Amino acid sequence: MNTTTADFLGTVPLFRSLGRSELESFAELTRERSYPRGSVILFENDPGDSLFVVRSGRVKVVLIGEDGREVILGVLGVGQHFGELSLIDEQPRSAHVIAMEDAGLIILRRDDFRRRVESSPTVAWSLLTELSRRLRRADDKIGGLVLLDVPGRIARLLLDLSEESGTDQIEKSLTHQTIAQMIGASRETVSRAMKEFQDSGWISVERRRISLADRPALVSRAQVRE
Amino acid sequence: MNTTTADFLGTVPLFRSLGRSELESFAELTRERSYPRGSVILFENDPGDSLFVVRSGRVKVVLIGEDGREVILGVLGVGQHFGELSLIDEQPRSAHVIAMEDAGLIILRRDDFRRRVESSPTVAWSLLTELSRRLRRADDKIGGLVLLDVPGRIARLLLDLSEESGTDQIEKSLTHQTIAQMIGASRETVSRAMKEFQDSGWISVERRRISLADRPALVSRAQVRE
DNA sequence: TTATGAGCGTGACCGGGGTCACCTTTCCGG
DNA sequence: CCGGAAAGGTGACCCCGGTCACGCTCATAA
Repeated sequence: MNTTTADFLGTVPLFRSLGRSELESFAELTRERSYPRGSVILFENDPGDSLFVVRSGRVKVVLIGEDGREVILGVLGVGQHFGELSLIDEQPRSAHVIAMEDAGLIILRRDDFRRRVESSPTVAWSLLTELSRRLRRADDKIGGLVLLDVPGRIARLLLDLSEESGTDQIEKSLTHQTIAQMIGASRETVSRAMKEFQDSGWISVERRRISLADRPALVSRAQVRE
Repeated sequence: MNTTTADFLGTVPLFRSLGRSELESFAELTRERSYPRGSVILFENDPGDSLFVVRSGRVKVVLIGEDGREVILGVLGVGQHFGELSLIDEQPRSAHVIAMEDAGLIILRRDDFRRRVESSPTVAWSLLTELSRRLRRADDKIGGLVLLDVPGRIARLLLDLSEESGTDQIEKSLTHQTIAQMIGASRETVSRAMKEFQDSGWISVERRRISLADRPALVSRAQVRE
């Protein structure tokens, strides 16, 4: 049981540098919980003192306005982690995290994690790398929100997703609603833009999968132009 | 000369944990350059292998669209640093940095900085803390862009700025143009909104200084409501 | 099978805010 | 102290995209 947890942790980029025995002793310090689809794993403004690693399922990181509108800051899949910010700077959690599907999470308490980071420079460095990546993405997103119109933002999102999947197929358990919340737009506008893209032959959509048929077109659409 | 550099570095949060002698030997590895107002310190997509610390003046971190529109991701003053992302993840620079006024910068080369980080856990931790802070801000900004209208975003910006200055005065070498680029709006709209705020008695503006007269009103304006 | 609810497609409407055009005021360098 | 540039104010216009209101299409459960 715990040995498989250790195995799993070894596949997580953050801990990839750790050796077998380190992983095993580290896995000992771990709790594991599962959350049904839709449940809130973590509330904005909670004090927050643990790090979560997604072992199965997917979760979304969201901001929620008083009026109920949701902004999706990110979607995390297996092997990705969240909750490190509060753990690093001891500030309250900055967003909600909600299970998009039934999800299994590995939970590490602050002190254990902190010790791990402080004692292994390579783990610290991986963490720095990960935060850098996120910061770049966030800045990109800000740029996109200001400089691009809705179709442009969608194009950029699709390119991003296909990049992280490696192919130009996107496994779409992505509803238009979800896309809309990821790029700051309304569901209706996303619908219309996606139809545009299909009609132009830039993408094709078969049940649960989006294929990028004309990458260059999308790339250029994702560009700011006058 | 270099001793004052060492002194200065000691006041920078990132290096605050270093001792006197460490600072001095560290300062040896440093170059120093000054940039006239308006000059580009660093281009997006440059390979980038140095860290910069602002010793005097102010710089802005900006994205620039093909059409020339600028988005200001941040304004950095004395004691703040930039360029660490490329150092950490070896990716190209993600934005331009431009001197808003004549500025003096201390420059550290990658290897020296990296060694410093790897050899002092406290420096690594400060860096993590700083990146966390920025990530939170970036996420906040994304939320604001999606959920708030222009006056709301301005209110939030003003509150932010006053917070980091400690008082409810903001030394404004901030033009409306600059504000506009920080919140993703046009100069004209900012003008109108600022006038609104003054007419409502929420802020008052005397030559180069903005005072927040009615904090609560601004706070509520900076809130998403239905 | 049918019911039921989530997801999608589309038209009508309209408002926030961008753009353009111009004017006035403030700021500085010489 | 003056002349030009930068900053700020304001009106007119109009378009992107949000909102509302339906209708349609699938999935899954009973």
